[in-house]
Amino acid sequence: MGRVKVQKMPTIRRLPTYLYRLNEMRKEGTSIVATPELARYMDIGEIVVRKDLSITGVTGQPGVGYKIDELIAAIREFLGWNVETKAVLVGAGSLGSALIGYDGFEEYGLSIIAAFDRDPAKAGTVMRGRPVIDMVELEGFVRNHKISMGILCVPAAVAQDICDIMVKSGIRSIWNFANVALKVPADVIVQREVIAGGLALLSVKRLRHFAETDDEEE
Amino acid sequence: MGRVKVQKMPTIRRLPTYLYRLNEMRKEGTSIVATPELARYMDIGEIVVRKDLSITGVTGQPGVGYKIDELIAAIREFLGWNVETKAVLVGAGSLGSALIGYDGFEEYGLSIIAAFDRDPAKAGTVMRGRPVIDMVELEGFVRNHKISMGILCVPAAVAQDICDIMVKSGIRSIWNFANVALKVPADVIVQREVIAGGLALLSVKRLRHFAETDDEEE
DNA sequence: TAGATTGTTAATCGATTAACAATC
DNA sequence: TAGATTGTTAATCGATTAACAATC
Repeated sequence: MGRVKVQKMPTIRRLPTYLYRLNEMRKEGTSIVATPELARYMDIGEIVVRKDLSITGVTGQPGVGYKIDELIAAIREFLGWNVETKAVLVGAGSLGSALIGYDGFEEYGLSIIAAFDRDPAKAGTVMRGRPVIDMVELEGFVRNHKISMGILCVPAAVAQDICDIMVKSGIRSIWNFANVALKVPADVIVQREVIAGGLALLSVKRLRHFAETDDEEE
Repeated sequence: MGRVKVQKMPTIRRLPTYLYRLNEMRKEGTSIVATPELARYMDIGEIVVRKDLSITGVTGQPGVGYKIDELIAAIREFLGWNVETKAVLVGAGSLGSALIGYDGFEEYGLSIIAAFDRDPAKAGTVMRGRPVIDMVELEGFVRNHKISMGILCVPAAVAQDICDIMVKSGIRSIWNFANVALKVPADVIVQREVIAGGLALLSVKRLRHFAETDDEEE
């Protein structure tokens, strides 16, 4: 099922946030950054930041910090974001629209070149600068443009069908925002996003927090 | 900064997915489920599933499985989702629209009762059945309706300002989809969603996977 | 009774944190 | 030289996995 074990998941998840902040700082004209500053920004410990950054192989200057340019380049290379990845997005609803309009992706080496939708009324339109194409064209388009990544934003009920078409067309990694566990061959990688997971975390934090507050009041 | 340490994060993140699947099964008329089936669905090990479920306190029947009704009730209670939480959403763009339209939230005890936007043209309209209100009304609305949760879907540049208004109005937990680290008082909890984190994970999996495939070809 | 599954206890593994020498 | 920060090594902690007795 394309299950690839990845270590240091928490670190990898944080890398885009470092990258985002480092890009901001570069725009502001800063060229050096030290861990205490990043730690404050990320709201995590300094040691965590240093361990995180060490995964990229960059070395900083003791007493000074890290070169921002080096860090940016190293993070992008570590994630493979220095090479452009072409992707198609399927499901031109509001979530699809939000994703296609997120311009940070360009910075992350992700280029969403077209959106697909089942609705004939949407086909032929332009969404945030990208063409919306009828679903029947998906397979041919992916083959012709040698697309390797698919972003799935369709309702759960049709997700597996669309997934099958993607796989058949040659797509090898799928970013899945539909609420289903997709079945794919072993050489296809799926990353499933479950936004409710974040809500669950927030809910538990609230409960713990209220419990603590109650304790203090006793 | 409202940092609450939460253990068993991976388990908590998975709970909504169990809940979703269990609800599906209940609708299909099933009343008992065993770990092997859930493990296949989640694409994780059986032992993981059992450990995950044990956090809720439910006990299954050896040789048989768990009662689906019991599991659903226990997960909802563990997450505090058996009690309705009223929330407002700020930023009626495409992401906001996607979130407000997600009907799964009702099942999760989350009731988004209104959306707010700076754009006067949007104020007075209805989005997916919820009123869109001008931002200036936010503080009064939150106070009047005793809203405790805010969902932040505004551009990064204005996120801190909106966050400040939320906090001032009495909101105590914020689900933050803006790409910034919010500064909040100690008694306010923030859950930040970084979708690019998932993309980073997918990217690394791809790199590892390709590396493995190359090895095999040698 | 046989087969299946639960749930506990122990063992392994990895991630986080602490301490500190090395460096600018 | 003094102050600050890096990066390594060791210690702690928690999560994952394995083994297996208990139960239906």
